[in-house]
Amino acid sequence: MNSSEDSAKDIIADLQSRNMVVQLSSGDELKSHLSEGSRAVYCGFDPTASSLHIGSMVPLLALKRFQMAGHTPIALVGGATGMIGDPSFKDSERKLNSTDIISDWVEQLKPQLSQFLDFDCGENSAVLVNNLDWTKDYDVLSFLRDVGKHFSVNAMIQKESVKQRIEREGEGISFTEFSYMILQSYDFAELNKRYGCTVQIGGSDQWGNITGGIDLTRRMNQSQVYGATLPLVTKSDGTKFGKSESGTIWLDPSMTSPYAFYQFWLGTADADVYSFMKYFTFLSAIEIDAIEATDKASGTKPEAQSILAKLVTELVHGDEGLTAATRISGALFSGDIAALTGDDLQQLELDGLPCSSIAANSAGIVEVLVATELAKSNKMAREFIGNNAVSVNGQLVSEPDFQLSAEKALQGQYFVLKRGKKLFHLGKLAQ
RNA sequence: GGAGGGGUUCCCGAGUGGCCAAAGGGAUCAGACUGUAAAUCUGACGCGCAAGCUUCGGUGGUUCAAAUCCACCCCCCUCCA
Repeated sequence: MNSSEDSAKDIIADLQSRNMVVQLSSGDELKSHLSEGSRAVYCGFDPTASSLHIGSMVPLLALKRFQMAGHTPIALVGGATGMIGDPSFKDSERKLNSTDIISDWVEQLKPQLSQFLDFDCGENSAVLVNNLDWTKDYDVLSFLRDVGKHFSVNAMIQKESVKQRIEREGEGISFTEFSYMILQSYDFAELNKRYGCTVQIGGSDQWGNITGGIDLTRRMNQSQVYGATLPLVTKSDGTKFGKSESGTIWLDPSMTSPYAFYQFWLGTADADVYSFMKYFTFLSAIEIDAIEATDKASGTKPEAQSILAKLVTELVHGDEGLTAATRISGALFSGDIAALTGDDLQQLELDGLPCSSIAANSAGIVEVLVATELAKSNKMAREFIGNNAVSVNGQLVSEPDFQLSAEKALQGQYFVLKRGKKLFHLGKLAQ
């Protein structure tokens, strides 16, 4: 993590060179505000699951970029706002999670938020806060009088982020979700008071909430603060970013293995890979442009995907995670599966290739595919076999009554099951 | 509380008594082509080898036959109070 040190002085220019700035409040003023001293910059993350997913990495890494530029990052975990639910650009009301679950998620998110920031670097060490701390004992009447009075409903319903919800036929918005903006605005004012925080960043869907906070801070604290929004990651083909065949790509290695994580980035479309490098790595825009130029000139398969996969996996899962991921990938995609040694196979298991044991007596391929979740029903399993989509230890399986017997196993007990081009599972014969 | 409009298979959305496991689109999956891309084409997409079975907010009912009709209930939306 080095290359952006040069551009550290002008963090906004650095972000702009990465196409990572969508909106800026009073742009020039914000730039000079940031260049004149070390500032406290905040970004909030609501507990909507037990782990962050890769979408949250853009703002989180942006906080890191601010820290590298000499500012103090404040990572806020939304113990309070997570109980309400942000309606911004959501087309329907969401169901509330129980408070127990939310506080559990808050605890799980804290180490993930911390992992990317430096909490021990003197002046601009990172700060981790929970907005529940300043809301849980705030009584309703005081809140409505002190905070609510500063908001005009007329202005609130004009915000683009909720407008469609209010106008959309067949949908509505509860007062609970409608109030979300007030809570987040209050967070900004509170952080301004507590930590002298003057900048909030977030995804571009947060613009309404951020400007709400700017206005509130001016009114409550008589202090000028600023906001900037980052792009929401989209894919060139219009499908949702951050999902793969097996679901959301989480940062928690027990939810998305480093191998699956690595594979996800490796599969990035050419049309997206260079902008993703700008969002998700610390390579400078210049370096990334150079990679793009080289790839274009080479006329063969681009290098960018493997660079991206390597850097992001390393960033999130460390050296060990990256090594495991590349080891599995190498064995499965470029090696001869039948030639794997017992040690290799054991290593695959340790590295986190999905693995399950197979009962020796009932090891018909159809049942095994279902048991390993490579197929979700017998019917699908048969269809996959009929489509030549299934192989065992590198051998195509074309008969639905194929049996996984000990004599066909590698090293007497392993089966590398493959469905489709990319989905693998290690089956281990129960002894 | 009153009036009206809705709840269909992952999502959107057609379907108003049999021809409906339910149009169409999207998403997803597989195959071909490739670079573990993209685009394109082909196929699949409730469960079951099959006969057949289980679905259309819930519960009961009418009928030879219901996603479609009736009753009650639950939930959502709009307007009025």
